Amino acid sequence: MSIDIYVCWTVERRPRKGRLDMRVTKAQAEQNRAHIVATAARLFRERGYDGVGVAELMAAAGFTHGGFYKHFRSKADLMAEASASGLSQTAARTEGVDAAEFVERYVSREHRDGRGDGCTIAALSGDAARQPADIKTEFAAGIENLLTALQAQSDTPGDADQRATRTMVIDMLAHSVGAVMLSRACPDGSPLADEILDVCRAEILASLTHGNVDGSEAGGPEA
Amino acid sequence: MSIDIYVCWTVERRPRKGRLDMRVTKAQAEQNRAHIVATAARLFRERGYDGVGVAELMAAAGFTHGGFYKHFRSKADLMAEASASGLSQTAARTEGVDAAEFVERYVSREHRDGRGDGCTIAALSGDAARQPADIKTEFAAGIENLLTALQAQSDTPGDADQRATRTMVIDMLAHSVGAVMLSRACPDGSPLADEILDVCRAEILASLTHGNVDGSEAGGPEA
DNA sequence: TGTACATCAGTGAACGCGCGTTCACTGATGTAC
DNA sequence: TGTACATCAGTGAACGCGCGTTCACTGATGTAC
Repeated sequence: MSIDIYVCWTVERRPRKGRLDMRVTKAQAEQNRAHIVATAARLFRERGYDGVGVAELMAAAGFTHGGFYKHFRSKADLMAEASASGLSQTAARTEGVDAAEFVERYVSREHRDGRGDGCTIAALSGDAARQPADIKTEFAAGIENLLTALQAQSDTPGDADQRATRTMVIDMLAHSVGAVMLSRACPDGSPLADEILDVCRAEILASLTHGNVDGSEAGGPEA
Repeated sequence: MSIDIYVCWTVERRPRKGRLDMRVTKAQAEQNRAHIVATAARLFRERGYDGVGVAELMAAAGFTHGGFYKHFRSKADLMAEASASGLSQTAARTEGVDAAEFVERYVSREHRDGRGDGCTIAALSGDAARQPADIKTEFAAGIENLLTALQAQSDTPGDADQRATRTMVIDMLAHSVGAVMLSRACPDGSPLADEILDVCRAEILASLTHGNVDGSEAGGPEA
């Protein structure tokens, strides 16, 4: 047993040295904020919500971590905003794209291998399932927007019953999302990963032309 | 500015008080290990790989965290083992289940709302996509086993070309996984969450009976 | 079969690290006069 | 239009906490004789 004696000068709080070029234009600040959101959307898609820290994220956007809370109340807030941003981007990109072209692009190696630049639904719906209501609400809104974009291209004008189109579009989206997610869960470059993608793409495209036009069994939800 | 003086007795290393009932039967230890793996599989499905810590996991299994490393080299090792365990459970449960019954069970509210007791693919393939090769390898093996189980029920005996069955089964699995994951990403109890599930279940079942029997467009992968 | 000793599953405190968050400070921008 | 001052985006050190992992220790089990 020994006796140690520590002597320490407690300074009130250490003085900070200054730096140049502070304060930024209001417009610039808004632009910076948008850039942080876009960077976060990409990083979250690549590594998941838990896979990216605030400091790393801010560094990737070209800032230090301290300023984060001048823009967002918390990381959770940014998660919701970045999700909304990513989801609306996917919907916007789909504007004017018909079902077949959507499937060709979505159920592809390029999409599967480019998670950061791809669809937020395929990249983060597994994570979203465990997140609080605000994020799930953003996902539901994002999915709904994407469905609307897809439906706009597939609706036969004059078709009084748009129910069938919505059914088709919902089913096609879930089918495509499942194909990409399943393929991504397999080792990179494994035969199964490619097989899933190729089989599903062909089957989804085939189902579009065959067209399950009768809505007999494809009834809506009970509600 | 003030001066603080700390005086502290540094003991070599504090003695530990003992505890009763240590050391356990070899068989008991093996059983404990299996219990930890099963507990981990469930918790990972519920909250994701990053959502469960070693200490919490061991506590849930009824142990203290220190013993963890008597069973596993690292958390990453357990992640792979728990994934394998969960995946093989799903394949085993599917033994003797035909495609229609599989879809009815899989694309259901019960499955969607019971992540911990459900399919590891639907719960963790989003996470698996970002994990190292060993976990992805387990997923590929698990998927392959599940495909085999499903194919065994759907193969027409005497059908020389089992290629079409495999195609159907791969497509059906991806379709079902996508439906559950998409539904889970929506707010709990939201109309869209239920609509996705109901629409997809009906469509998948319909596609089973309609049967895209011609394999013309549904060719295999290039390889 | 009985006895002496090594093994090792389990314990609980500790370690180092990185996380989300806070805070004092800076100084150009934005605003009030 | 010019001047004085408040605002606030951005900085970087610090905080507390929980994570994965390590370690000295325990004592019944398992084994060698």
